[in-house]
Amino acid sequence: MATLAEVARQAGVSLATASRVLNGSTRVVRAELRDKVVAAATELRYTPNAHAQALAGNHTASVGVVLHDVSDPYFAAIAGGAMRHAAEHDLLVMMSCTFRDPDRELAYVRMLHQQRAQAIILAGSGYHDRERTELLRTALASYQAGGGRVAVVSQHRFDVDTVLPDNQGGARALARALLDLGHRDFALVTGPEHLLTVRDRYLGFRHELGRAAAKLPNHRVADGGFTRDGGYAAVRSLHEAGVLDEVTCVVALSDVMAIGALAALRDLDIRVPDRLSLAGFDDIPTVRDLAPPLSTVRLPLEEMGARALDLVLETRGESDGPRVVRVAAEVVLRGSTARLDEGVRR
Amino acid sequence: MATLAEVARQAGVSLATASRVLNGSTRVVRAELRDKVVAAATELRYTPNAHAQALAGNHTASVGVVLHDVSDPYFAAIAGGAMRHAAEHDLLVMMSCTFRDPDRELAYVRMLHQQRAQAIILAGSGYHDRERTELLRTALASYQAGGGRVAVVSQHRFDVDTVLPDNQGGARALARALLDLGHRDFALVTGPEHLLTVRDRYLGFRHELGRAAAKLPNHRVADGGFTRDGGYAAVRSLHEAGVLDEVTCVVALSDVMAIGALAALRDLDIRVPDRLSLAGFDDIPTVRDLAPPLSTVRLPLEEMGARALDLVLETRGESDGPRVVRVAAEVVLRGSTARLDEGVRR
DNA sequence: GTTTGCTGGGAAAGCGCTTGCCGTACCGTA
DNA sequence: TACGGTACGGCAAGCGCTTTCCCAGCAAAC
Repeated sequence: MATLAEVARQAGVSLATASRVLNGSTRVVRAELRDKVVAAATELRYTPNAHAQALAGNHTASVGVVLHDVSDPYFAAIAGGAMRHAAEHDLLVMMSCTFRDPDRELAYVRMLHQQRAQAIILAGSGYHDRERTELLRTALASYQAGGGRVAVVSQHRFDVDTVLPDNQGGARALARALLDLGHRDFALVTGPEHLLTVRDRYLGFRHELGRAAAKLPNHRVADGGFTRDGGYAAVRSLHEAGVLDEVTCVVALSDVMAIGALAALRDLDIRVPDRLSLAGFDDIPTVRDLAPPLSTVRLPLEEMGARALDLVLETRGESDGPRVVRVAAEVVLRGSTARLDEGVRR
Repeated sequence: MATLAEVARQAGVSLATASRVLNGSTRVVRAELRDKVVAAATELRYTPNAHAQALAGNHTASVGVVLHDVSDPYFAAIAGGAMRHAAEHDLLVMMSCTFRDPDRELAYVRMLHQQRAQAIILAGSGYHDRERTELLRTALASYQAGGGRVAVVSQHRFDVDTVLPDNQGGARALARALLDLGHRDFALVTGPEHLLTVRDRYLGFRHELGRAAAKLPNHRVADGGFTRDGGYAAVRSLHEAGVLDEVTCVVALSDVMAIGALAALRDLDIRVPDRLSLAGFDDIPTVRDLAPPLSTVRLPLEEMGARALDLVLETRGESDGPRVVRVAAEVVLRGSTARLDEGVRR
């Protein structure tokens, strides 16, 4: 592994000159020497040591992205947006998956701090757990104290730049749309309530139902993991409790869960939307290809990732508080929800 | 940003002692001093500088994963497998997306080299392009010369450790299974032919058809991008060319394309599998939830990612040549393919 | 001819950490 | 009492690079 010193020696110049030639400096170097250095570097297959550069120059071109799980299309889309954007800025992205383990999340944040990453983007964390949150807050604060930039996607626990989808508003709009279709009796497939996203959507949905005096008694709410299988299991349990016979519409608080829900309904021979309507949330890419295509609430996931990166890259006045980019959610009605005319019900 | 030196001073010990306390060394330090150091570190919010550590100690705990696009479920699954495995080994993963741009791929490999990443995993590259391949080969060789480890997933252009799914075998098995169902007339939805994965699958499929004297004339082969929309467009063009009326089964060379194909068929009001059977390849998680659930060839994607990491982590004798982990592909027949009985055809 | 101003090269001081080596204190043993 | 052995601190030499500062050389100005 050739070093700069070796290159300099072989080119017959000083370390300083070699450095100036090989790594964009403002200083001009005479063409003759420049060529010699380049030739030597090529011959020796010189590859700069990024660690040494970081140490000496005090800067890195890497940002960290911490998210739940790349295999989850929701996060994959966000990450994809961030990465595509990062590529344009010549940034190296370090990505880590927490698999919803707060300890791992904390560990990764510390790791990125140690790496002196330029910025950290947190997506889809948001546990509603006093103690862990506090620990993470501390870790982030000390990272920021050292000059690091932080942005979070889809949560609002921290005083940092945030990309905030309108989960409540989206859920309310979805409720309204479903009410407009004539539905009054809903079952809800929800995720772990300590996830802020779940809470917001739940609250929004319930709130709007309340305004319309539609019911959502607790026994019609089933929760499971925030996963496909969680959605599947939740629908099974709703069925076993006889709830599916009482309602005309099932709402899942994420598309991933809705996919599981749809599978369960299919296995139960319950036709969607003829017998039951079904809606999800997020509009991940695959759901438009389900049969029937899923009604859902669209979030511009890729863009959210990109915007988070923007937040973190923009230089900004120290004085300003944390900024919040609000992202609108839009109801998309597709084939999985039907208008509830007289007589159609059951 | 506190440094080790400051911690040492505050604790009243030498730099060496502080280092030994804070970063796992074999050397023992008396409990009294140890406590002082820990206290000082805590108070000063000391966070070790990973770059300095890397420089001084000559080791890093990071590996690079270079793949096409996280948003593509195929790669997301592979990446997910690798990340989950990496987490167990306390590794930091740097992930980059090439978006199928060979230049970007090359750039990332060089970047990871500069970062002195412990290992690089390349997934889903595999362009069939003489010149780019050569460039990449050179970059990888020089990385390896510096002690880096390399593994690739699903290709075989380089003399490096490889996780190799049996694309040809899988395609042959799929052909056999479809022939067994009675199909003789196929249309093929394929991807860019410079992708090795595409070629292997194509060759395997065509080979097996040939053995059974079934036809696959060129006009029944449509290609598009290796994407959902590519699959959609390909089926549209097959339809416009009247091909869909000649065949009983459409095979897409990846599930992602099959999803697009299915959508196109639905838009064309062509029932699957009643009128046409459809099969894909990969068995990405979502396809079992399509309607009808997609017949496909299963690849253990998560495991492939994990195995690649294993390859790269295992210490091995210098003498051994590159190792190849072969991964079996297994046909999974689901609802999208039907037996072709007499009379069912068209 | 002397001074001034500029260009471009080099010496060397770090950046924050690890670790080989040496030194000291203290133990047990003969 | 003397001596070898062990435990544990500290000194200092790097790791590979950037960058400040200094200096030589030369052209232009006086």
